Amino acid sequence: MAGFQSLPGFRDFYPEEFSRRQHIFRVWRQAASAFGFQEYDAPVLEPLELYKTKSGDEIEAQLFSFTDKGGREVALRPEMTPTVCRMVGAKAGALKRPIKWFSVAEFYRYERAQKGRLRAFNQFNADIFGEAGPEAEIELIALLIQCLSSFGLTKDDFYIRLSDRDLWFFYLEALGFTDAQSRGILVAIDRFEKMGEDAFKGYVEMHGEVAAEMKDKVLAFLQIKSLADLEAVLAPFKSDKLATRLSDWRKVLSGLSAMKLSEFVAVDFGVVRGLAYYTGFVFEAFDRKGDLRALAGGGRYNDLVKKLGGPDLPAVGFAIGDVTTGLLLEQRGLTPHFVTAPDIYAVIGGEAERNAAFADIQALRASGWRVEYPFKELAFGKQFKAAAESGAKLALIYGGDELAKGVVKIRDMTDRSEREVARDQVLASVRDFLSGH
RNA sequence: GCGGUCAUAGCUCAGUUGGUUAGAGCACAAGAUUGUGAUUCUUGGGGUCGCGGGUUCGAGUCCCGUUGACCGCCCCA
Repeated sequence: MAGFQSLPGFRDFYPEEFSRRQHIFRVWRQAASAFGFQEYDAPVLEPLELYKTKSGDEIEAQLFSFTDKGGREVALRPEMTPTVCRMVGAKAGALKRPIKWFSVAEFYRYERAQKGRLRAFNQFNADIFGEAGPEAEIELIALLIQCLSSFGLTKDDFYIRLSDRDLWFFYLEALGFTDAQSRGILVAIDRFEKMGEDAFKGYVEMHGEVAAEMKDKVLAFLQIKSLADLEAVLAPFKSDKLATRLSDWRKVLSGLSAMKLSEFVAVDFGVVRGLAYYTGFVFEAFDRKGDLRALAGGGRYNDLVKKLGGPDLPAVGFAIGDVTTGLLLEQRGLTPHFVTAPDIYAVIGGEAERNAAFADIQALRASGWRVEYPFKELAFGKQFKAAAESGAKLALIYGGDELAKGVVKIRDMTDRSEREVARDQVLASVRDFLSGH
């Protein structure tokens, strides 16, 4: 069609797509509520500086940013984390701990649209502030699993890869890497799955060759599949810090195991997550078939609230996107068709009967029943067909014959039985019938 | 930001080496049917063939540009 199109990477939500999106939002909200998280929202437009402070100046290239009429540098939010850190930071002293918050919101990123990645998308964000211990990770990972399994997805559909940036840095330092070198190694690790040995090219350019024996030790960390593997690889190193980290790992894994969620979780140090503000556990959810982008990602970011001007407040959080989730649900046939069927369809004999029908229709609607009727005069046959197609459970028949007798005919659309009720009994009869089903 | 593929009705697509007023199925609407249900039959609306230019007597078809979608790279908070 000629004329206007939506902007690249932006979607129109026709009623069918809208109902699919609502289903996703409903499931997320229900899961969060079951876990005792409280919903919040925030402005779509934020100061550009908020994102530059968190992610560096380069981030601007990926943002919908502009100068507003008051000369302010602003950006459409590309994520929720800086905003929620600002909100929590500003009132941290007054908020009861632990602070467990979630949001469902739309975000905007100026990137090339691809499958599973658009310029406008929705995310569920859940964060816990004020809890430094691994209990927060247990809570969030369990919530993440609930947010996905509530759709009907199982351990055969998705899983969560659990990793730890803190342990990576500990291990690399113990191997003799400097801090800068360690960061370079982590970039290589992030790419290793996709690129193999080539992933180290960038590191070699910056820091020089990695000794073969050293590289083997780095790659050994990637082979870790369990807590036992982890303890074995780290056995040569002893420190209080390491003992604490391993104790946290035991708590997280045994906690999730007690929740019977172990089958959803894989120890996998291949996950390091892009930007470097994560300070401990990091995790990502993927579909098992592995042909989609990450479904969700998160981790601990203990320094961020302070960096954005708030108090020193530990934090963990994750986000799930609606685009990849929607694709996965579609693949698995888990997108229910929502028919917004009326409760009642009013069949109206003609213009003479219309006003009598209107009186009841309005009263029924005011009581909360969903009632439909034809706008134009239609043959009875057509109206019954329309009633059947609408999915209504009941038809109310306002014909000349009925109204002359002071009654309305009620037809049960499922078994096609009919009976007559007095005009002033319509509301009561409908209530009896529909509340019994 | 860089490469590749594609674009015909609301949807899925057909359209011959360039040749008359561009087609089908589905969907939608009306009628057959002025008091009772998904079938059937008939009919109808809907296209500047993504957009703009060029070649040609003639372009949905060939060429260039552009916009968008999809795939890959960069990035992925």
